[in-house]
Amino acid sequence: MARSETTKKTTRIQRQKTDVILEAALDVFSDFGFRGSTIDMIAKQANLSKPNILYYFDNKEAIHITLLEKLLKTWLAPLHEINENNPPIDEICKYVEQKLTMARDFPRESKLFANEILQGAPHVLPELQGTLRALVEKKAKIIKNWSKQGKIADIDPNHLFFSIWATTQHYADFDIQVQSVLNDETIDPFQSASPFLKKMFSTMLEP
Amino acid sequence: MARSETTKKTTRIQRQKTDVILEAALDVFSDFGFRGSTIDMIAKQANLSKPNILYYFDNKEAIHITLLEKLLKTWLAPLHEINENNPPIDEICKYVEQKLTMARDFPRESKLFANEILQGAPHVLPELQGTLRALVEKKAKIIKNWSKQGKIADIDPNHLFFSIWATTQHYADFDIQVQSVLNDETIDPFQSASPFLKKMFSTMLEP
DNA sequence: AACATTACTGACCAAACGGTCAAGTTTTTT
DNA sequence: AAAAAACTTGACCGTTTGGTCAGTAATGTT
Repeated sequence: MARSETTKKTTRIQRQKTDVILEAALDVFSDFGFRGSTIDMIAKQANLSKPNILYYFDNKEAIHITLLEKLLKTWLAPLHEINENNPPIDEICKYVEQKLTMARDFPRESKLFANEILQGAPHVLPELQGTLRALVEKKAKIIKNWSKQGKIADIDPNHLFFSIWATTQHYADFDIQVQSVLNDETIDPFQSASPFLKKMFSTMLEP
Repeated sequence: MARSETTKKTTRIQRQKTDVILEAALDVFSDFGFRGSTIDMIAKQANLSKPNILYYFDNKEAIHITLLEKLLKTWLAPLHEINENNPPIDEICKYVEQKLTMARDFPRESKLFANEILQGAPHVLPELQGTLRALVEKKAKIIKNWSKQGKIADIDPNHLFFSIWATTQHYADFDIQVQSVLNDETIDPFQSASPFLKKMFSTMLEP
C-alpha cells in the first residue's frame, strides 16, 4: 500500500519525492503516452528505483491520474477569466493569447492531455462532462449575449472554443509537423502564430 | 519471413487477408495507439490467429507503417487540388470543406495520424520533411501570390494551413471532448462546424 | 541512546507480449 | 489425381512489464 492511501500528514520527503516523480512522469507520459510508458522509464528519469516509485504511488495509473487532475485545473484557468463586462474582442483575443502561451510554456501538459483525449479520455471523461461542460456553457452564454447585443458577429460559441483550443494546442501537440513544414525558418512558430491567430479571431468576430 | 518480403506476385487470398488485417489494425491502432495495441487484439478483430497475422506481415511495426503510408497519400490529396487560377477564397473554403469531410468520414485515419505525430512521428518523419514540406511550400507560394495581387488579405500561408488542419481534425481526434461539451445537443458537430469554419476562414481572407 | 516510523531496495513473481516453428490443412497447378 | 505451393495454427519461447515483499537503511522522536 502506497503513501497515497494513508491519511497521515505528509512529510517533507514525501512532498519532495512525489514532486520529483510527477515531474519525471510528465516527461515520460507526454513523450510516449500512457501505454507506451513504463514505470522503469519514470524511475530512471526520476533517479529513483522502481519499488521506490511504487512506495509513493499505488500503481502506474495513479501517477497518470494525479498528473491529469493537476493539469485540468491550470488548463481551464484562462477560460474562467473571460469577463462579460470587458470589450468582447479584446477578451477573446486575450484568451487566445493565454492559450497559445500555455501551449508554448507547457507543451508536455498539452501532449499529455491530447494523448488522454485521443484514447477516449478513460481517466477524465467525468471531468469533461462535468466541470468542462458547465464552464463552457457558462461562457458560451456570455458570448451569445455579446452577439445579441451586436457587439460581435453572430457565431456559434461552442465552435469558437473548439477552434481556439485546436489552433493553439496544435503548436504543442503537432510540433514535429510544424517544425517539419517550417524547417529552415528560424522564426519561433509561436511568435508568428500569435499575430496570425489574433487577426483570424478578431476579424471573424467583428460585427 | 512474411509474405511482404517476397517479390512473387500476390494471390487472391493474400490481397483479401492483408485488407482484413489492415482494416482490423486501423480499428485497434486508432483506439489504443501503437504501443497500446497488441497483435492479439488485431487478430481477434480480424478473426484470424496471431501467427496468421504474422504470416502476412513481418511484425507489428510493419502493419503500422503500411497503414500510415496508405493514409498519407489520401490525406494529402485535397491539398494537391488547390488551383491558382480559381477564385482564392472559394479554393480555400473548398479545401477546408474537404478536410472536414475527411475528418468525419475517416476518423480512424485521423486519430492514427494524430497518435503518430504526438509520439514524434517515429515512422513518418522523413515523409513530413520531404513530401509534406515540399507540397506545402508549393501551395504557400500560390497563396502568397494571391496576397500580393490583393485577391486575399496578407496572411502567413503556413499558419493558414496549420489552422485548417487543426480545426478540422479536431472534430475527429478530440471527438470525446466535443461530444462532452455539446452533450444533449443532437446536432451533428460536423454539420454545425462546416458553416462556422467557412465563415471564419472566408472573413479572415477577405482583402 | 533507544525506539518508532518512514524511506528504500534487491530479488522475485505472474501475466502479457512479440514473435517462432514444426506440423497440419487448403488451394492451385500440372 | 498427384504434386507443389500457399495458407493456417497450437504450442512454445524469451523478454518486458506491472507489481510484491521481506529485509535494510535512514530519519525523526522521546
